[in-house]
Amino acid sequence: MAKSGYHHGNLRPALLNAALALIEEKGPTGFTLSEAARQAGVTPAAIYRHFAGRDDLLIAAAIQGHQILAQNMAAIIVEDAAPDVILRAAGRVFLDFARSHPGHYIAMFESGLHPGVNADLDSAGAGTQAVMTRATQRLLEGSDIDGKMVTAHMLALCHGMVELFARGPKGAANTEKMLDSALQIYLRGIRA
Amino acid sequence: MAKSGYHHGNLRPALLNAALALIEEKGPTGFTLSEAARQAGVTPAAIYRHFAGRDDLLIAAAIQGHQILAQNMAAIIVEDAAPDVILRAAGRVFLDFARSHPGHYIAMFESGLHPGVNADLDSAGAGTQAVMTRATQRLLEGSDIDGKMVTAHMLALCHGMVELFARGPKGAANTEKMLDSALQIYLRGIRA
DNA sequence: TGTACATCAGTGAACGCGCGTTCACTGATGTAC
DNA sequence: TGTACATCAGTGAACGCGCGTTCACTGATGTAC
Repeated sequence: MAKSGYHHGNLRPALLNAALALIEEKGPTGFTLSEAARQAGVTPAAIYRHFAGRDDLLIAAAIQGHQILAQNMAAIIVEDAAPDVILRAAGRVFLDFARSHPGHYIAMFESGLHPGVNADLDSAGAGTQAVMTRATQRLLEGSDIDGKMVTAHMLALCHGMVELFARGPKGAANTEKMLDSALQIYLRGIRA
Repeated sequence: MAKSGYHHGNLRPALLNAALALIEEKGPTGFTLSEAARQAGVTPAAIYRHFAGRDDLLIAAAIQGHQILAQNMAAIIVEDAAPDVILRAAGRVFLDFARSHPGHYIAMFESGLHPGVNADLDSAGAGTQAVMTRATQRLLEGSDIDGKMVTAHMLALCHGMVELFARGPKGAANTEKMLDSALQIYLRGIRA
């Protein structure tokens, strides 16, 4: 590890963190390799020892984000609660993630990284959805509604809330209530 | 208007259209004043006769988009149909707008133009919501659910659908079905 | 334990690029008389 | 109808900037003997 001054020793994660902070601060547009390097105390050229280029760093950030989100989701679903309680909790987890990992969130959903660009990213993204779909299965037992579709509905609703309302100082609390009420209505509609 | 060759005669709208096409093609990041000017057959400096700068052009595009969307929404609501039919139609209108005016849509929702940046933009955005809220009022007569909240739910759902699923070649048709089924479930939940 | 050496992870200078914006300017338009 | 002139809407050159990426390089690390 040995921070010799020449060898950084931990550059890859340091660059990722710098990138995440920059993305959070300046948006996906504002993030630049040069500035990430500067923040990590390193020459821009050093980046190329760890990432293939700008996009590669962004993709790495997005993948890490998907992993964190999937893990947080999974933690909830283990609980032995009623399915609609779980789904409402899933909404909260999603919102919390967007709030506590804004850099990751932006990299994942607002960086123009369309599916198909990178296989690892695609499968990381599919992971989260798989976890959520697992939760919806129980809710839908005996129903003819498709579990994947419900997952898609939920993701769209959550993402829309984050994009439209969650930003800004007081957006957080309001958005949580708003999302929860939407989910309550939606889940009532499913049971009906 | 006399396209003299020197005076363009119609530059402002021409620049707006060029910007919209570029935004659609290359994302909010990829759009540059220089290229918009080039496409309009004009020097970059000429832009400053009509817009204060890059952001001003973007804002103008977003405002125009809000106006179009609000108008399309209003057209539906005039109909004398059942309120939940109207709301499902509103979802379709939103999706159609996103599909048929991608440049506008991106300028409106994906350009990092947070509320508060520009007063005209804010009021243009509020317009669409007002139109939708008018539609929800009738749905909620005798209910204690807040109309503005339902509008927010709908907008979040629609926007999330567009962002996550509507892009790409075959996303369009599927997304329309997906959004409609989500709205049906949601509206069932409201009536319950 | 000591030494030779391959490998690794950085440096720093340089490149070409296109950007947004400014400036003094000039050609075209349209209005007053 | 003709002319003088103010106003308008462009030009084109220039600016400074920071970017991503490349290159040959060098200092540090760690391994084989």
